[in-house]
Amino acid sequence: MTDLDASGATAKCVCFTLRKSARTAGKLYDEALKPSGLKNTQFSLLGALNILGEITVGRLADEMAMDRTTLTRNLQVMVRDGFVENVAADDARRRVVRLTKAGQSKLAEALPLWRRVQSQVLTSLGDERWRRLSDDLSAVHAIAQR
Amino acid sequence: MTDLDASGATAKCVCFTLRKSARTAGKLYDEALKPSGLKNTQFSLLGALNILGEITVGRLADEMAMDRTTLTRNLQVMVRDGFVENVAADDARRRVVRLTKAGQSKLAEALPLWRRVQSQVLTSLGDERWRRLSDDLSAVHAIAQR
DNA sequence: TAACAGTGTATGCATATACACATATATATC
DNA sequence: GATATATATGTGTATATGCATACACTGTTA
Repeated sequence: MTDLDASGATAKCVCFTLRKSARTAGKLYDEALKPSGLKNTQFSLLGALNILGEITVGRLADEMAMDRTTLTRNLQVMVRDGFVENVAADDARRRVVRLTKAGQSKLAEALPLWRRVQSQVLTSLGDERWRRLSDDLSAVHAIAQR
Repeated sequence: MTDLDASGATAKCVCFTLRKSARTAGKLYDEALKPSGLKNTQFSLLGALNILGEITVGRLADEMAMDRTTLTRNLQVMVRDGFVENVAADDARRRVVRLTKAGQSKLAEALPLWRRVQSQVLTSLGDERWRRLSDDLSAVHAIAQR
């Protein structure tokens, strides 16, 4: 990475900078999670379901700040692999998703791997700096969603 | 977004937080760039080529911190649309990519749109805070790439 | 010069992402 | 009760992303 990158619109672009960080972080977490067979996105999805329990797709999309249709596709992969089940709800318009036993096991298997890489990053970054970064990212998120 | 999201591993995950911000920022910039027909990723790509000039795919991938093969696919779209040309270099192993006239025009057309949304974000966020955020993201990037 | 190691790029496959649109159901209004 | 409207979800299509691998060419070495 030369300093050519530091000049011009591209490097100063908030969006590009965020995507770049997301790419590199994603690669790091994917590598760490590899023994579990989960990707970082899938781990996050199972983790969210573990916390939220039975939930509709739309509400889960809101919680995770994801596009509803993206979530549908991502869930399809997890359903196919037996980690999530997608069942009808009272209101026949809605469907609720939830972790299966296999999904809970897989999450439990992946959790130590996640903890390790997360701890590595936080140690390198410093808890204080992560709090600050997290706050600033929330601000960006709030601005972008407005 | 309720505060359920604030509990548990998912919300605290550095990777998930970064991806979330990247998603929302991407949507915002995509919307702003829509009149030009470019997506934020394509705008960044053309912008980088405008700064860097003729360059090999591998080197461009390094500059943009992207996977080589991802860049190949993204470039194919831009070549198809006539904004980039991919030509043979001296060394027959290598190929160099560069903006076409149409690519320069398209970039010039998109630039004001980008400036507007970028300026909106920076105004809301504050220049100071963006500098800090940018620094922190660089730190994450450096940690993840190590 | 034939074999081989190195370099640069592209392709096969799979997942992630989101817009436009279609489908299905529930609720409100007349 | 029929029709319009609102709500919830899924599909078609397209781009973005990256690992594993194959291909193409260069340069070296036996």
